[in-house]
Amino acid sequence: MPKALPVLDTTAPVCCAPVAAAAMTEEAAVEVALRLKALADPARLRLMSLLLTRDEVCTCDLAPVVGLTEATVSHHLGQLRRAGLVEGERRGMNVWYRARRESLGALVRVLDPDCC
Amino acid sequence: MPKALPVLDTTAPVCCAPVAAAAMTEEAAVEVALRLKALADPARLRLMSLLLTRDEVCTCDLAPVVGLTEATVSHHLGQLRRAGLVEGERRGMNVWYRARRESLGALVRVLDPDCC
DNA sequence: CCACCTCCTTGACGTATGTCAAAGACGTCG
DNA sequence: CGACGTCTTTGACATACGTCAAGGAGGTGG
Repeated sequence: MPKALPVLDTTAPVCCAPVAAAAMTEEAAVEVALRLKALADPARLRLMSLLLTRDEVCTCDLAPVVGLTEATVSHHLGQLRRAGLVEGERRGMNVWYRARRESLGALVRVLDPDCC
Repeated sequence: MPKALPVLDTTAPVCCAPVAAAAMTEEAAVEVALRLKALADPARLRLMSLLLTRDEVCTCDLAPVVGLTEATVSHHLGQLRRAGLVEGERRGMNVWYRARRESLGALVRVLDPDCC
């Protein structure tokens, strides 16, 4: 991918015209693609799903469920956090993660071909 | 990515429980991830957007719009077609592409955190 | 049949990504 | 303070991916 994607602040919910409403600009496409990339991995999808179905989960619980090293899970959670899809907070000895439903919701609305 | 994603028939709309309804299985995650990967690229998002806003477009028209070689556009369209998000048909000297709205719609529904 | 157009496939190149082991940072509890 | 637990970072490795140039496959028109 010679055309390296720029580093953007993707922690805010994506906000632009729906993909089906009008031809996407290059900037909007990059914005959405960065967030989609964060989601386009089986491990991260499962982590996201776990976070969506439970209120708060700590890394130590997640690693065994997805069958990956804690280091790898941490890496994936970092990607999700940088994409604004997840947020984590250290409380005591554990880091507790939460899904940011509004960010995922915004992403979904942008992609929805039936919306608008 | 040592864990190579399997080659699946992804031309049918994805169909499984929404990501927020219950913890995703590994198989479901792979199904969704393969389709998301196909979409998680600025060039393919723009192509998809173009196809969604016009009924039918041929490759020769798409290449200049996204600013890529025809070979590259063809590659991207192939990815989208293998993911079932697009379909193309040769008519005369041109290949005409159409977006498969129902496939994108199904993908979006699976990801929607507010659905169900 | 031959020149030509449009599109796809192949090969090659550099970059990005997923994974883990090892080491570091941060916090807790004797 | 010091041993331990939990999480993140770093380094290394193999694989996947985006891009283009070059060549091939399919269709059209003289």
